[in-house]
Amino acid sequence: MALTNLERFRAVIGRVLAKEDGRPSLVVEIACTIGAEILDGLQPPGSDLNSVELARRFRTSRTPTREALVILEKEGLVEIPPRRRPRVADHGLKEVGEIYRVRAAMLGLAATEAARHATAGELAELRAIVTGMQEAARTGDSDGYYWGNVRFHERFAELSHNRTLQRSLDSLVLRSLRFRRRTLSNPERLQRSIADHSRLVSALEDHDSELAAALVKANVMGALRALEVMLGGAEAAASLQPIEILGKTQGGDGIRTHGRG
Amino acid sequence: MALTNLERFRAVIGRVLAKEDGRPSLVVEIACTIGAEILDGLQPPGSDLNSVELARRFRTSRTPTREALVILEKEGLVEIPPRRRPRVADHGLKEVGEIYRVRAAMLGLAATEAARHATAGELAELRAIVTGMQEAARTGDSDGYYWGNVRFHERFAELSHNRTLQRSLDSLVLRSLRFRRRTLSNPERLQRSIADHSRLVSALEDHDSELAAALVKANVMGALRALEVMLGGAEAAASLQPIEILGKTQGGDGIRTHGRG
DNA sequence: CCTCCCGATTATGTCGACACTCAGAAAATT
DNA sequence: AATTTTCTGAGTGTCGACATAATCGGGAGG
Repeated sequence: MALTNLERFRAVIGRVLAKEDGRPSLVVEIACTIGAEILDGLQPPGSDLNSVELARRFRTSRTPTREALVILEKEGLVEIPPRRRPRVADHGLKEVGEIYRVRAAMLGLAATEAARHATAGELAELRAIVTGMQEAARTGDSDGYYWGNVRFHERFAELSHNRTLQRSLDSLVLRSLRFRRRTLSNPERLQRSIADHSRLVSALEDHDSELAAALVKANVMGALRALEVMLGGAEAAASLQPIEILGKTQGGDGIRTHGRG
Repeated sequence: MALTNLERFRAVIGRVLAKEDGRPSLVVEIACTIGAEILDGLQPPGSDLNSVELARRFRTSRTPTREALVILEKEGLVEIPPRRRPRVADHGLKEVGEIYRVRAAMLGLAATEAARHATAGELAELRAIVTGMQEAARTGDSDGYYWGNVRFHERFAELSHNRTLQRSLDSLVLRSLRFRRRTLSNPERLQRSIADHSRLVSALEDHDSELAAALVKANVMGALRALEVMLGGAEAAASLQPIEILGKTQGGDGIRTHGRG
């Protein structure tokens, strides 16, 4: 695994943005870099993304930087209040639930369409990914499992052969990617997740669209429940509340350290 | 009805864009105007949207114009090939089907959540809209029915109390708004659509989430079938196929006529 | 007569600059 | 000293300008 997590996030965002449009590479480049840092946690929620500093960093004018931020805002990773500095979006606990529920519904549709249209070759590839995920889980390779999961969902969405659905799903994936890593920490849930994935491929092979849809929905909703337990317990007390309560205390020093002296 | 269709489209787009972010008014202003013209058919699919002409027209620099086009591209109304002029997006028959299927799935989720969370007051408002739609249909007020339908779906999405779902739905609505008007031309389908809407409100009042979801899905898929018949018959022979078959032949003259001598 | 190539024209992507606005520090008042 | 007011620095939104790339039209060649 020569690739760092940041580079992998970067690749994922690149695929999402490139799928939509072959926009000039500079803007996409900037958007990918910033987006990857957000997903990787290098830019924590709420941190400033003022365009002049970013422009200095990327050695460009502010125009492409602004456009990149606008794109990332449409993807839900950045907030741009009018006449105020852009900042990393901070999805509250409620919004996380919304994202997962919508994602469950769309993955259900994807499963239905995949069960109809998927070819044998595509399914074999999916099966291979699941095998890799099992292997990673067995050896305790948490990152390996995580990225296998990401890749599985990427390929799975493609199986629907529905570009519109893929785009909508991609947008939600980017929003949820920040949280998904935490849902793996529970080993019991991880085992069930693997079983779900394996059975999902089987269901697709049998063209059983209802079972496939039910499985993906169950998997996503299970992840959401796990997340709610973690966030409800940990973040509501440790991370979300302090931002609200202490206010400026954390805005000053704690965050601005994203490493370019 | 003092409002023209263009103004109504403009208002719809304005609500969609303003919901996402309170972006500077100038960009949103331009995006609303161009978007409304696209939805209204004043800018036919494929017509040029070069930023210099638009900038002249709105008496601004090209910067806000470009940003507006980027936003409209994210909403699926505009295509911006790299280094090439932006143009009005042209959804083929296949993509229309995709949009409607995704929309059906998401409206299903919206119905499920609305059946749980909707208040009596909200449902009364929905009922009133349906009554207005019935009235419009009875008097043959095609436009009145169309805008009642739009408003119904706007309010209905809000009933889910799920902002993420609303945003995803909004994006799909903008894409489908161009076609929906055509699905009304069939009077038989119109009657069934009204019945579906009425029963949907009843189902929501009974908190019957399954029936509500089934009804909205049936309604959307019915609209899709009607569209496919129309487009499959008319457009596949007259408009879509020539683009594929003749190639560059139509790129020169046939489309470029969007009226500014 | 049609096709291909080449120059003039136009549009794009990017840049640096400007007025206006916002946030925080300094100063003045109670 | 605490609170309000002023003031200064920095950032945003917008503009006009430039280099580069794409498009349109005419001329050479088949």
